[in-house]
Amino acid sequence: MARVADATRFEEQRHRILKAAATCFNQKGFSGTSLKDVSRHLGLTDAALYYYVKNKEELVYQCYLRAAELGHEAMERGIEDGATGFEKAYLYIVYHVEIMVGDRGPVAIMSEIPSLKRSHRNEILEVSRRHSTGFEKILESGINDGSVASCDVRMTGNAIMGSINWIPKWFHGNPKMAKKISQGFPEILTAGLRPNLPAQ
Amino acid sequence: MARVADATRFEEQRHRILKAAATCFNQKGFSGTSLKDVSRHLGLTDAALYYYVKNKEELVYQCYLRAAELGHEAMERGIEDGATGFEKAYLYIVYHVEIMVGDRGPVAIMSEIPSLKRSHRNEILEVSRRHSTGFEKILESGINDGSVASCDVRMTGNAIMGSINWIPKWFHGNPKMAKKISQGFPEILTAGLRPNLPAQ
DNA sequence: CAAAAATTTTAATCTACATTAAAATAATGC
DNA sequence: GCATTATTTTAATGTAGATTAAAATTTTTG
Repeated sequence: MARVADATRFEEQRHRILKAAATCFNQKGFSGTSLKDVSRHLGLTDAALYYYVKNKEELVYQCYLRAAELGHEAMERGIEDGATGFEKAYLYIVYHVEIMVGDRGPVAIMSEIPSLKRSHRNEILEVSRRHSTGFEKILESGINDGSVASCDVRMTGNAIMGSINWIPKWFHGNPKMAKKISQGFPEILTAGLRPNLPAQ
Repeated sequence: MARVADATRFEEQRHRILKAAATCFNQKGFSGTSLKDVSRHLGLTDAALYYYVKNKEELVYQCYLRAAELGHEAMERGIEDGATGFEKAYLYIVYHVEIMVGDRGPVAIMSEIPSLKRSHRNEILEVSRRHSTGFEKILESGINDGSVASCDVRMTGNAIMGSINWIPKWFHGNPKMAKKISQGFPEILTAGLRPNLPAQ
């Protein structure tokens, strides 16, 4: 086994595998993609993947973990860079959308949690719940500082997250489209958050 | 084979099967759900399903077809009932969300199109594209009649559809939640469409 | 109630993977 | 260049699950 020494080569390949897997999973779901599908993307044999992950379940798990990390990172940056609650929310969306369509490559959308084994499932659900709560807290802070219109933060959060999570279903890597999305989506998703809207 | 005469019994059972299948597909994806998963929901054997559908692919196809029909119906009603473009969009969302969380039961979200065989895939994609275009037309009409703020209708449409399509990923049948969603979502999803927002 | 038709089940078959072990190839350090 | 280690492949194995045919059961009809 490799591992120590120059972890670069190993880690790089592992990373490439995760990206290929994410693409496949987004396209055909967990059970719908065979390991051959994934390995073919890299010019490898399916068996070769076992050098990098324990099994298929571990592969999704890693993909989901990475997705969670990237989302978390985007939120952290948003919180740090934004002054008001609105800005934090806005910037988080900017960063998250950029990740979804950007170079860091296809991010697996966590749409098949039930396929994970119990312990992994619980972990991912936990992380995912924390993420949602985090976003709701941002919205609340915005409501408190007056930068966000009063709203049901739970529902609003779900609405916005849904839009973001669904992106990979219709975005397939076209760079021009990527630009349009990352430029347009944040405005669209936050337009409804602005205060002093006309009375409903 | 049955079919003629009282199509009721047959059609009813067939319908129950589609609903059970939709639930399973939303939860574990197409390939992730076995026919046993579906049949167990109904106290049947997996083999029994073959009396109602040709095969598994046909089952998803029918689910997607039904989802498309329901979505289409919601849009038709929205167009009919709304006066302005904004109202049409708003009402369409009301009706569509109601379908997603309502009695007409679980609607399969079309998230695994690649699992369909070519001809079915093309048909569903076609129908789905028409649906998107329809919504974009509504938005355009709203922009023209001044009821909707100027925006990129393609992006905005994708954003709103994403929110709606993602609902089954976090809504699992709780009736109180269903009420909250159908009452809250339309406002949330259209808040950003209103004109005379403060300059960005 | 009996015959016919409609449903459902039981029992096989068949195939597509996931997974593993052993062998082969490539890369690296000395 | 040789020995060691890392990576990938080939070749089996095993299993879950889709599909089918025939048999059993239930429902309907006259």
